[in-house]
Amino acid sequence: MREDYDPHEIERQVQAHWQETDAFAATEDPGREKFYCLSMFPYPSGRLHMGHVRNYTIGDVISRYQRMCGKNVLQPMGWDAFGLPAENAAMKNGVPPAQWTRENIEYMRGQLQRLGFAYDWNRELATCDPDYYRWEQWLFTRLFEKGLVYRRNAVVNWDPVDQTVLANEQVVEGRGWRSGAVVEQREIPQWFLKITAYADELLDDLQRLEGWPAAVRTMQSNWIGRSEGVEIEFDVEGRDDRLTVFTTRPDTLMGATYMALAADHPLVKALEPGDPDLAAFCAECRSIGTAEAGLETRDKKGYRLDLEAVHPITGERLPVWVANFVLMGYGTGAIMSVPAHDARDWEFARAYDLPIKPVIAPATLADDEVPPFEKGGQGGISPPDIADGAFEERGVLVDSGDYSGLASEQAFDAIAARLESEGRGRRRTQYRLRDWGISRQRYWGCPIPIVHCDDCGAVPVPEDRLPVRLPEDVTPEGTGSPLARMPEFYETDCPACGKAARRETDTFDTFVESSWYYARYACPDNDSAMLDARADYWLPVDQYVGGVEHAILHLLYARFFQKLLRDEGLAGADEPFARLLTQGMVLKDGAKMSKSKGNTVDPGEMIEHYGADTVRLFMMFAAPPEQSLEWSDAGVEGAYRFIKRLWRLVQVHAATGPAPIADPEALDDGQRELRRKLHETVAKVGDDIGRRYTFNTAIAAVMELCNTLGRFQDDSPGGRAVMQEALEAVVCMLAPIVPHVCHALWRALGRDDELLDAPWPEHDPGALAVARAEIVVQVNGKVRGRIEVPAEADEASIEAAALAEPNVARFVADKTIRKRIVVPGKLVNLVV
RNA sequence: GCCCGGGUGGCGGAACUGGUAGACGCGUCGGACUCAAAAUCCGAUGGUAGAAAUACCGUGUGGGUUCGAGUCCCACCCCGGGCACCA
Repeated sequence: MREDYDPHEIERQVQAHWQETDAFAATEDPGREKFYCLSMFPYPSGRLHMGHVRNYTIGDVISRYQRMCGKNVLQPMGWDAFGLPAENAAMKNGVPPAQWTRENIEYMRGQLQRLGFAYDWNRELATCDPDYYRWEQWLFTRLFEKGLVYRRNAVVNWDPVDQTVLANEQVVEGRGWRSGAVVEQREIPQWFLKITAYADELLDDLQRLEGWPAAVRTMQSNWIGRSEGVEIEFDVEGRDDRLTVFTTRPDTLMGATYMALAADHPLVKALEPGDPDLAAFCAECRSIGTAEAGLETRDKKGYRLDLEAVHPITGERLPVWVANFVLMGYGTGAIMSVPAHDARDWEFARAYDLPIKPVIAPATLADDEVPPFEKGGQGGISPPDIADGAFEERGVLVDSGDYSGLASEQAFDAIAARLESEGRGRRRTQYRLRDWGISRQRYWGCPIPIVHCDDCGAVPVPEDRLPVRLPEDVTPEGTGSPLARMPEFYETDCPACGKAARRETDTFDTFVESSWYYARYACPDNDSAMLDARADYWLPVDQYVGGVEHAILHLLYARFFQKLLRDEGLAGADEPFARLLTQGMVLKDGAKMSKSKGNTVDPGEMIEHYGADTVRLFMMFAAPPEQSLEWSDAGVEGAYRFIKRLWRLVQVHAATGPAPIADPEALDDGQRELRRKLHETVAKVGDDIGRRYTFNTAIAAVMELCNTLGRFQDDSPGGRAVMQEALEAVVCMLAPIVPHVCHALWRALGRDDELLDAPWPEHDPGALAVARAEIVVQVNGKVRGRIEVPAEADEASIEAAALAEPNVARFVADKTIRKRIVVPGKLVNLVV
């Protein structure tokens, strides 16, 4: 009668049952409330790692829980199949990326299935399939017609030895990872999407994303970085061209003591040929690659130009420098430096012994407050201390001519107005966000559907000639793009005039594929349209789950694409993901699991040993989903033990035969107490899983309940009825987390209905009533005793009982009670 | 450098709205069962002092607010994520 827990046999049988019944196929049904749960699809790198297992277990628990709550659930899975690792593997093993990728997909699909995730595999997609990427190409041509696509020069990391463009990741300490050559910045023409056209909407809509973590919303908001400022034009002594700068602090204009230009500023480039030292300095500036972190952390260096700018208000002559921390990609590639009030300018000024002139004093004025001194006077306010660093806050202007005495905000307006009236400046809103460069000089990606014609220019490939297929029997060798060496690929004719023309050989950034896949799951089989009415049923995604490392780029690009799809009339929603869960990393020995550190644990081996349920349980129990999770072999062992205990608990109970239905009115005290514990647990677990997403505390609560159930010895009909009620609830509550063993236990409890669709347990408020409550008694904020009082006791009787407690009485003694704080049902604090 | 997180027993973590710090699990120690071991079950387990009752200390560091702070405020230290061509 009593079998031992055999996870492999159970999981095999239950998965076969799900497969036979096509249990996770999702069908559009306007009559039912839908729930679209999506986990970030994996890059098919070879095998699943623990980060995947964690991500997908979280998504699966949420999906299964929502299904038990009665929702029509869609949970799809697919493959982010284009990318650099396939090319690296190709170089290493001599296997074409397409083959390597598809073999990995086969293997990893098997691993996902072995974990029992409730995916609708009918909707599986891979971004490297032409059926998928043709719609991406199609959308691109639409955006091209709309003017949301443009081409311009932009810098890339150039490896002069391998003669190839490197990703930032492939630049190690300024050198190419394979060749070791010093990397150069090189300008090449590239395609851009005008994400800045949507900057305001992307920023403003963040406020409506209440289901997103505040940290992610803040990061995106800072990334977009909208700032109000003034564009100021400085004349250059002896030249016709003006220097244009953007500043958010025009109130500090009177403190500007020098100008700083990027090495790639047009003015610098114009001077370079005539100045070998300058050319050398600029070359050094360019020999660091394009990653911002590298640019921002290197030592601040400058080169003094033989130029002077004219201060637009004082007419003062300001020296002009080239500085390696000024970047052409931001703003205008030129800044006015105010070392007294900007940390970087301060540092630079110190290094090169440039004057520092404080013009803002630390003082606060309310908007409607009149400055406490005459306009133009100093009012006795002393300048800020800038001996150890810049004073970057707003304040009151000093030493600023006509503007002295004004608050920063007033000075902003006054100076902006003056510059505007003189034609030397204008107010402007600026964004930190830059347009999205989507060109990659790589083979394993989606071809950009453009043909370059000598006569017609860049011509998008017409719809009836899409997709532009990527040739798949290619093995890259690490120098340049293979497509650029394949005449059979790039030789074509112009779609506009029919003359011989050259096909674009760059491919899309792989972020493009992952920016709209969530929508395509609604209709992956549609071969006549990108999206159809099914997308309107399923979108937006109700719950998106994935790593924090995607908090900015992927999520911002996907939000941008949703707005593009909407404006193209393809989807209705403004935002793609209503709710977002950013899961933490899986660590071992305090470090992220990675091959290079040699601290990986293979999910396959773990499943082999313990079964999928144990791995899933450990993953969900070891930490709350948003925090990093420390892998522990002993912890997995503990999860396995718990399942075995649960198995035995149910088997022992079931062996006594069918139990009667519980009658809450006819229970004795012990049965009532157990039932109270049960319903407290049901209430907590429902809240933890449904609202808080703290699966670890939900599991802890069920464990606690099981400990209580294990101690409960009552073979009477009432006792067995309550036990049956409790065990059914336990199996339901654990079903989303350990679905296989729960399916088997559901049967063992005599249930022949489908556990997947069993209603999520609801607590009976009547079962929660308690007669007595324990109250903590503090004296001067320190716990000195505990008392038990009737649940409905009033404050006076609680206080009397508190004073009667011996230890409390000892601490109160003959002192006077100055104050008493009573927190109903919890605590009394006596201040003596 | 800039933006965003995090820091609690021997370990993973709990404490949700300012109200009992350490739930639950792991580990360790003790016991039961066993010829023995494994498995399983029972008990103890923040530190110091104490036979105990209990007291004092204790949530990265230093200050502050409060009857009361892991939780709020200020300053700092350390660790992690992102920084636009890794995904």
